[in-house]
Amino acid sequence: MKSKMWDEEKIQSFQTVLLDWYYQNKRNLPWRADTNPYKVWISEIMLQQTRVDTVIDYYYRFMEEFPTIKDLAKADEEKLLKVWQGLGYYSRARNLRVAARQIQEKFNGEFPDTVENIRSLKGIGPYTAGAIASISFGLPEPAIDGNVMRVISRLFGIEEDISKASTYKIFDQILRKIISRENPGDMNQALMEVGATVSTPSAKKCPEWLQPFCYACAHNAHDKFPVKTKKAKPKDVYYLAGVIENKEHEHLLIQRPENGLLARMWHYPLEEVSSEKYKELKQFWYKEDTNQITLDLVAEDMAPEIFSEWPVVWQKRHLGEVTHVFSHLKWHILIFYGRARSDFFPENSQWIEESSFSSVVFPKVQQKIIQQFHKTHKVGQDL
DNA sequence: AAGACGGGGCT
DNA sequence: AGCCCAGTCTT
Repeated sequence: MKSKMWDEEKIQSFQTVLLDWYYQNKRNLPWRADTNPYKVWISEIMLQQTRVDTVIDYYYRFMEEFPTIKDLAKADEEKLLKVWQGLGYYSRARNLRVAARQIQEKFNGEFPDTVENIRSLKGIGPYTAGAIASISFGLPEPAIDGNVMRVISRLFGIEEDISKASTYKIFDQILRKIISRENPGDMNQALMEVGATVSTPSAKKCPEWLQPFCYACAHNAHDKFPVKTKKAKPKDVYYLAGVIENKEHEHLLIQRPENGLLARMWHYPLEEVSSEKYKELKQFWYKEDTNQITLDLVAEDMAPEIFSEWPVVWQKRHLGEVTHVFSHLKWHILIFYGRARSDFFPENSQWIEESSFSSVVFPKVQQKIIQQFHKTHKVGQDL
């Protein structure tokens, strides 16, 4: 038994109550200072799959470095990624620059003002196009994100699986009926604000002002919405990492491939191994009574069998373990230390001293390895 | 339609 | 440990 579509009177009443609440309670966020499409665009891209608290600092830094579309269009990729470092989903940053160039070339440097043209920009999908169109240009377009789907599914008792692409149109149809023609941007932001602060995933019920509009509250079923299939758990992948140093105290870094995970970012050399091999190696340094890796144990017969073709002298001791979870993968990494000549240059490699690491774009997992290495590596140790 | 694509915070 | 977050692109 699902709730029917609201009549005109209820829609009017909802708009009034929602917008009143929003104007009273909205958070003061830097990108809400004005409705400049460039600012709205950058903030919306940063906010994809990312929390407001995380985004704020990145947003300020980004606007400082790239204040206009033109600055972004001519940005150096390395500098752009450095500003984005740690935010994740790095194709978002690369697509921003591509889109900035599209705006320069196809739209004469002016941010496009129709949904179709906004949608044509690289990295802008239905959600972001709707957000920019409504907030910056006052167009009555829905902006359907995870928050909005949760809120609307509770208000209307939507039982279709929101993880299915085909369900999108249900939300689109409802929102096109209830969106304010006078203030579509505020209406969209108000719905997201409700999702972020009031009708949160764990919220048992809506506040009183919203309850008259909420199917889930009326049926004491907040936790039943939204309906969503579970995601598969990340697949385990096992690596050995080599921290390799030369006589000049530089470290060997490899640039990751052009495409795919962490594309073009720098990393210590990694070698994938089977889970069996990984566990065997790890077991060798394990102390059974404590169930911990014994970092001080030197294993004379168990030099790391990594990068076997490489002219590296490996220390017969490893430096601990790092794990890192991506949305679809879980990396397990055992760290080893070795030395090589500085004229050794594998594919896509560079030697760089640690004091210059701040200028290199590292993904989080590489930063974790550096940290673990510092915790366990003792300077001047024999190999 | 399904999987790739990061990282952090909350329970 | 599992879930969620102001999603989009590729296959």
